[in-house]
Amino acid sequence: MGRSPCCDENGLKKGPWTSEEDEKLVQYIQKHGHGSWRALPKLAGLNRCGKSCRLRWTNYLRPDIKRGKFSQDEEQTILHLHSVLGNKWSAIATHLPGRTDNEIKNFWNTHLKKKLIQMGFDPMTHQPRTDLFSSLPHLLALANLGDLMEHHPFDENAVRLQAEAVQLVKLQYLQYLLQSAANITDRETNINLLNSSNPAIKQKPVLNSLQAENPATFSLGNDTTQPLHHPSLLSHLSSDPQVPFGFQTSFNSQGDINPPEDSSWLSPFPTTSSLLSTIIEETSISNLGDATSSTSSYGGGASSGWPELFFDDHIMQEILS
DNA sequence: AATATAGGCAACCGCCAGGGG
DNA sequence: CCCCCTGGCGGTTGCCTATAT
Repeated sequence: MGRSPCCDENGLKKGPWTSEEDEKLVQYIQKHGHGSWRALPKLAGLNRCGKSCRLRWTNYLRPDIKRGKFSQDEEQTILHLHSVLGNKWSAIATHLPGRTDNEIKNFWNTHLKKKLIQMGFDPMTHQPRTDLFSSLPHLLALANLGDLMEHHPFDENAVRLQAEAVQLVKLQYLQYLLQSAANITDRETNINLLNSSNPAIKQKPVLNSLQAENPATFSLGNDTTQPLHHPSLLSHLSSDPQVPFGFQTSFNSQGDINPPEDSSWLSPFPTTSSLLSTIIEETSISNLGDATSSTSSYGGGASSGWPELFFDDHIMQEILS
């Protein structure tokens, strides 16, 4: 654009802030407010450009900034919002009090994105990746586990991990097949979901508010990027080959038929956020290290929301045949 | 103990949009 | 309507620390 960077001006300091500079900036803003950022450095006695001051204040010195690790709730919120808004960090930050867009962006890039990739999800679309290479890490891990088995045939962990890796590969393949089918009706489903006036068709509160705030975001021109939301997807998957995908009859303890708890979620896919929360939950219990902790969470433990039946071989065969 | 590598995060850069003259 | 200024945003860089070799 031709406009020179503001900090190029003669001898303005760049790089990390010292505590003295921080103190000057904080004291000035507390007394006078920031006013014009361009004028502030001179008035505050700082050898910085205004932009640098603004960034330092908004990202670090502001008194209402929350520090420390992101909570599970915050992670969930970020995932939900990112699946809807994409890389609109400032918009996402408005829903996370005390968190800055920079902090959220960094957290996404260093943690959440990697987790999604590791799980075989495309971090931009939040949908399962369909390219062959995305499964390679898992297949390699599987091969390594097989190797491990040979050398430690009685190692229970190895046996369990290998079994879980197998489940993961199955799961990814199934997701691929499901997605292929669902893509066909995805646009229609989204239209129905968003336009429905039926009170039985509910949306998550955060999505409701987002839709109200950003109607354009919910326009249906970009349906291929719509995330696949369902809080406990696979509980709706049928083990009965007569029952089509996406509709599951469950039974209560008396053996009576239960309707699905929440019939509004039409997509047969898991949400990345629900999966991740499961992983967060379970890795906090059994820390098996990065790669294995993620795969282990797919195994469908009691709290995971991934029914054991999903991983039954005969079911896979029914589905795939 | 020394070095290499990876991860995390603060800060910078370039671009864009909105407002005022 | 145009131009300039300012604030804000998202992408990227580079430093620091932790971990592995």
